Amino acid sequence: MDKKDIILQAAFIIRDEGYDRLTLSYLAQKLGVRKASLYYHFDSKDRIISAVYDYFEKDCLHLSFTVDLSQEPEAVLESAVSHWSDLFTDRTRSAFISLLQQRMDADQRAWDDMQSLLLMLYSQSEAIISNMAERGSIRTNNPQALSRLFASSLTAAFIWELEDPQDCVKGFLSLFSA
Amino acid sequence: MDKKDIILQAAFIIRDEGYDRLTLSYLAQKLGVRKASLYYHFDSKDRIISAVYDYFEKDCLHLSFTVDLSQEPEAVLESAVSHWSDLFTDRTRSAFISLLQQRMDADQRAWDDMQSLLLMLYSQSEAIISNMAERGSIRTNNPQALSRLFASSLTAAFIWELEDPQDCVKGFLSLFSA
Amino acid sequence: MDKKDIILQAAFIIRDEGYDRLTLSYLAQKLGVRKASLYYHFDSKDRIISAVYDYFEKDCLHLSFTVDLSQEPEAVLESAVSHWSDLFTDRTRSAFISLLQQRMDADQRAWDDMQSLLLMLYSQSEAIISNMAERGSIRTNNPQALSRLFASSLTAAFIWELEDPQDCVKGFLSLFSA
Amino acid sequence: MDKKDIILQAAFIIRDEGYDRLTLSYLAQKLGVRKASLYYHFDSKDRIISAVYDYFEKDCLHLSFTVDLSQEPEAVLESAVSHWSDLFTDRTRSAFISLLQQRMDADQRAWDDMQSLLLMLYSQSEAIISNMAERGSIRTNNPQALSRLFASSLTAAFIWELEDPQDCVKGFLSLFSA
DNA sequence: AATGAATGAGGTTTCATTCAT
DNA sequence: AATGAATGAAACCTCATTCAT
Repeated sequence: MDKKDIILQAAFIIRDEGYDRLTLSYLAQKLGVRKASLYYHFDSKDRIISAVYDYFEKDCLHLSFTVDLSQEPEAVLESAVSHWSDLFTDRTRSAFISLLQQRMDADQRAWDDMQSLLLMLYSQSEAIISNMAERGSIRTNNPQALSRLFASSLTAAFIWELEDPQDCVKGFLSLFSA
Repeated sequence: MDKKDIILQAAFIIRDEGYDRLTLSYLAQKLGVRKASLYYHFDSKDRIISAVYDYFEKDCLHLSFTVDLSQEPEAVLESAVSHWSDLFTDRTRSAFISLLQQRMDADQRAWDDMQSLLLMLYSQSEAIISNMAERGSIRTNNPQALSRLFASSLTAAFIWELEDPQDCVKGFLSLFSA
Repeated sequence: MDKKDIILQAAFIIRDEGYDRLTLSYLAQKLGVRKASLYYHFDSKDRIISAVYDYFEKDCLHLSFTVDLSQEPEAVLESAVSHWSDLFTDRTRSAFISLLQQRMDADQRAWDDMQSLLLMLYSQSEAIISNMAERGSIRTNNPQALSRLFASSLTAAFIWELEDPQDCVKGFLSLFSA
Repeated sequence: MDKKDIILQAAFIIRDEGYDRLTLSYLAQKLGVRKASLYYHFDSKDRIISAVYDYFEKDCLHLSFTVDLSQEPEAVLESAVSHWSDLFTDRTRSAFISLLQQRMDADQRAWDDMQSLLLMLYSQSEAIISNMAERGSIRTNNPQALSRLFASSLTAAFIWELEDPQDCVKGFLSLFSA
């Protein structure tokens, strides 16, 4: 067992059973060690939680996003969905998203990370959408506003699971593709 | 002090300081009574939390929504924003939204309520948008998809506060008004 | 059980078994209650220890000392010994002395209290001895120095128990009585 | 790092921060090694503490004391003070004194060592004082009682630091020198 | 000679709960 | 309607100790 195991297991518990279920005994039990062993690796529970943030901030807040913009609109947006998926449905990263949601109103850090994350997605969305607008793949007089619509509806689809993200993209295309 | 005071104070603590800060001592302290007094009103902490859900489910999940659809598009959407505001920025109701966000992944009930809430908003959005489409106030070939875009981006604006909801509506109008 | 019971029992444990044996479980056990009950009365172990200091500072650091100075030298010094006894061999106060000794090097507060206590005794000693010198009951050219000798040797006798305090006084008298 | 380093560092911690701060992690940290390393040198914490006693009992309980008794009274008593200083203000030995004080009421061994130590000082005091009395350097009818006064007041001056030991000796001389 | 890793026991503290008043 | 007092359970944390390396 190393620090990373602890960090990931902690994140999984938070996502799967809620932040309040993250107790050291339970975490230790899930890791197959005794409670006291955790203290060899971390000074306190707070440090574990900090480490979870540290780990995922590095992993999630600066995701590179490369898309071949010369593709068909469908393919470009598919890439975006697939990129979003890496964040929202990835086995480990989704735990971070859940943490942020649960703690957004209580921890400044979660709030800040949530803002950064959304900003990142919004700016990536803007890059794609304005390019598509320039190339005439989609018709719009206000690419920036459109990019926000795209980003927020896709994020909402992933987080609240009311819509299938794929359908969300299809709907988007049906509305705007030239 | 009556049940309602307890319910609201509990909800406020959850929103303002996080679900894990809702302890009976703290709740009692905020209410200016002693911990044991809470047991006169409720059998257990779980019952208090249940009562919070009960209270807000009644209050939030079936919000009537009456809009004068004969108005100008701007005015209609303004009404929608104002309706959304009654939910997301209302001093008390916003506590419920925060509860749902925090507990969505851990409590089935929070998840279910969140779905209901979003569904309600989506269907209200659809009612407005399709009417506007029929009346020719906005140009679109897929009013349902558009209504989802509208609903999700407005909800996102309220919950994540990345955009001002008013701006979000303006952007929407600039894209679609006839 | 009230605060005073806890304070005294804590002091007794410190004196009789050492500062490091003062654990909350042990303290509770001695008081015939459960560990958690202590937290109804005090916020933390530290507060209990503070309260011990508070209690004994009030009780021990400003002991009034009235002696009939018109008595024979023997009787005056006997009174002093009896006064010292109220401090050093009293069932409860002796616990404070032990606390100060044990913690003198580690706690500033214990050090300060020890200094105050000794100063009090020294000044009381000086009052007696200089009066006796004035009245010619004892022969000395330096009553202040003599009073310190008296105070320190008596204190030493009580604390280190190498000599019987009574004998200590007898020796003193044999040296100085006129 | 050898046994002696451990013993001395342990003693320093006890003196400077209190007996309860002597934990193996802290001791190891101060020594710049890891906790487990201590077990190469000692079987247990108790053995370390025993070794501290062993070390200082050898070093402190049989201090040789040679004074040139033919000197002037001032010089003889100066020698005594200087001898006392070797014990009470020596960088390492003072740690033992502190240990004894802190543990006197809790450890039989500390109590016994304290008694031995004081006895040693008292008997050395008696040797000096009676010699001085015989030689007529000081006037007294009860050299034994006087020697106790001297010993206890000097010890008190060193331990409780209420008086400067030098001043204590001067006072003594002013009272008794022929 | 030293240490990384783990652990049982026991420490302090918090929490929901009970109950007599 | 409220509360003072107590408590079992479980939380976080520390400690001395062990053991393979």
